[in-house]
Amino acid sequence: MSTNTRFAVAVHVLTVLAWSGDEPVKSDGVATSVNTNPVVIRRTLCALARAGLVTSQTGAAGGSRLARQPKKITLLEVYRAVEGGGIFSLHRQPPSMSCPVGMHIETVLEDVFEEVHSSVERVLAKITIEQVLQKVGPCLTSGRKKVQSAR
Amino acid sequence: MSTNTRFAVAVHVLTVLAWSGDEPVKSDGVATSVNTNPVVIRRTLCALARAGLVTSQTGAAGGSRLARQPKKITLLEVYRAVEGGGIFSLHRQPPSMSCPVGMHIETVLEDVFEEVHSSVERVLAKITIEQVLQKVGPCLTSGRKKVQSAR
DNA sequence: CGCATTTGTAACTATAATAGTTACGAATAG
DNA sequence: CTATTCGTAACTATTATAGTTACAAATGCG
Repeated sequence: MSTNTRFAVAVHVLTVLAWSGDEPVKSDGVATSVNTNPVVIRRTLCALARAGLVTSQTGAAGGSRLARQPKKITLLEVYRAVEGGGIFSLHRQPPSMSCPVGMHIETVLEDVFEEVHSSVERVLAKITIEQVLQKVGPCLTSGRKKVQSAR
Repeated sequence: MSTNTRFAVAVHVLTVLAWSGDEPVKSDGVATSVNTNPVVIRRTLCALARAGLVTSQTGAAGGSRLARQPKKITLLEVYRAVEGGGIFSLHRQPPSMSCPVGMHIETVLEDVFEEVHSSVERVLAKITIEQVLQKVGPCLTSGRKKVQSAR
């Protein structure tokens, strides 16, 4: 089991931004919704900005907003923006090269991991932030209100 | 990225047992191939035994062997035997329930995670230990030798 | 029977990944 | 010029995982 909540947090962040539309949202406001520290949110936003999914601005009227329409952002892009390596890990210590199994198992496992990984990517590529937004608030996606009021 | 090597180790262990055929292999022999501590291997073997994939015996002539033919063991069974929760994790702290996004995001994410998970399972269900064994030693799967000699 | 051997498991330590926190310079709007 | 906010570094805390030591219980063999 992954012990890493970055993907969940990133989707949450983007959904909040999508919710807020053109209105920039401060890291502090997002942090309140996610129930964590604003710096954690800023780190996530930073990764998302590097991937071209959000833009941010410093200053009093600053904050972050989506760089594109929610329907143009897939969860695959989010996943790639915030998640490092693959889903499974190989041995911590390389296996014995004197054993015929140990010698080859890592290559074989890498093939398997690759198959799994691309299957995951295909699923994530089909889901957009817009879809998430709609599921989050089916009856609310028109007539949004400011996220700041969530405090 | 998962920081958990249990699946890789479990597949390795089963491949060693498959390699050895009917000859029981001691945890120490497997540990040498995997390049780790015998207790780590025994823990994995324990989980695999609970799932009905291997059998073990104490005593001088003891050790472990597959409970079934390699072609009857899929990586999905291995995965389920050794891997706890899913691939992604939700928030460490539950999100704010005063925010419309926070209120619903976990449910939506769970749906997404479920889709991803079943896609992974479909991939793993198609791969057997026999296939792994063949890839590990294409020209060696007949005429095996004892794993103990790998030391 | 008694002995050597091996598993199963508990209890502990070590390592590494992740999240949370504090602090502060740089950018920006008013 | 000032208040505000982001970006980021540096540190701490928490948790998961792997590794280690130790030992009782099971087993086969002389």
